[in-house]
Amino acid sequence: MAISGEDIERRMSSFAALCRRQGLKATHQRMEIHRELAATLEHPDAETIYRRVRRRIPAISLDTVYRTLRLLEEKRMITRVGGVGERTRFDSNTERHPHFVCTECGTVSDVEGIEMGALADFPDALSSVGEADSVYLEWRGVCVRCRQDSGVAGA
Amino acid sequence: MAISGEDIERRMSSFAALCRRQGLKATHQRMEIHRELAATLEHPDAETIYRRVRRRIPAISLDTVYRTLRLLEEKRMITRVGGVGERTRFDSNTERHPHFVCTECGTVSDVEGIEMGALADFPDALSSVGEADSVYLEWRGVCVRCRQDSGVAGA
DNA sequence: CTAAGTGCAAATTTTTTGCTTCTGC
DNA sequence: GCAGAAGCAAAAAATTTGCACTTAG
Repeated sequence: MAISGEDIERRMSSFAALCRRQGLKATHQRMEIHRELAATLEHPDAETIYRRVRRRIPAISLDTVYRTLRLLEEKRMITRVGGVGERTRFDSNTERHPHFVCTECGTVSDVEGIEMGALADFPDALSSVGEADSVYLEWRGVCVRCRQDSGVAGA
Repeated sequence: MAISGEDIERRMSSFAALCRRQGLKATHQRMEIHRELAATLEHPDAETIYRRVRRRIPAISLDTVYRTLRLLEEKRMITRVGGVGERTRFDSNTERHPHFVCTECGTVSDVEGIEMGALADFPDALSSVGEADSVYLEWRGVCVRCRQDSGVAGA
């Protein structure tokens, strides 16, 4: 479940390379913001990333975090996830995969083992509406942890 | 494509009935807010609904629109749609159906002819994550209108 | 009549921007 | 060295809330 340190380092260097290829400077701040995303499966929001990066770069500002996340999303190096109208969360895994959003605690989890091939091939039904370039699939409900907290204890 | 007046009236009376059943007062404001949603396929946001309803109820306030939309969503009489991090739009069609979000103009359109049965039956893959009660499927890309505007004209 | 709902104004929350200073390449 | 990036502070956008008055049932 957890991500190995080795794995993170691999992702970090491919991130640096990708920055160079995209003409982006690989600044200390960007590297650390990206590290937070690469190191977790939690899909944190901007505020959370800010709090965590600040432990290593105390002088970083929240707007740099926002600017960086937006930039990386534009460059398609990360994606936005989360429910409609809720605060935005980010995912460094850009391979398409569905999510589960908990309506109690807001947590976003990856859902493994669902084949999105047919949906990602952009079915004919779309042709009259527009030209798709991505697909997003998400379930909403109560996550196992929240269900346990409210259900088992019995008030 | 458009919605007939007859159709709207039918939806309005079933809305009134549903309010009663839910213990909600069928106020003038609520009826008109709901009418805006029932009368369009456009999935308007709160601000747009406010502007339109104000033509008929000039004294209505924006916060009443927000409060009402939130209430109706909690009671599952409408749903939220739109891309992550974008302003929330609403849909009075609560039958599950996928959407197409234009990344140029923000428009949200219904996608017809896609069977969501298998996804809505909440596949086994979900059981370890949580208990789902709804599913969202959305494509993102450039809608036919925006593509025409930017493509055909040729700058 | 009375609990629920509305309007108003002000507050909160989330995200963006202008400008000056700094730094990776 | 210089274009791009960061920091700061302030603004903007979206949404929510407290309270006194109004209204549907």
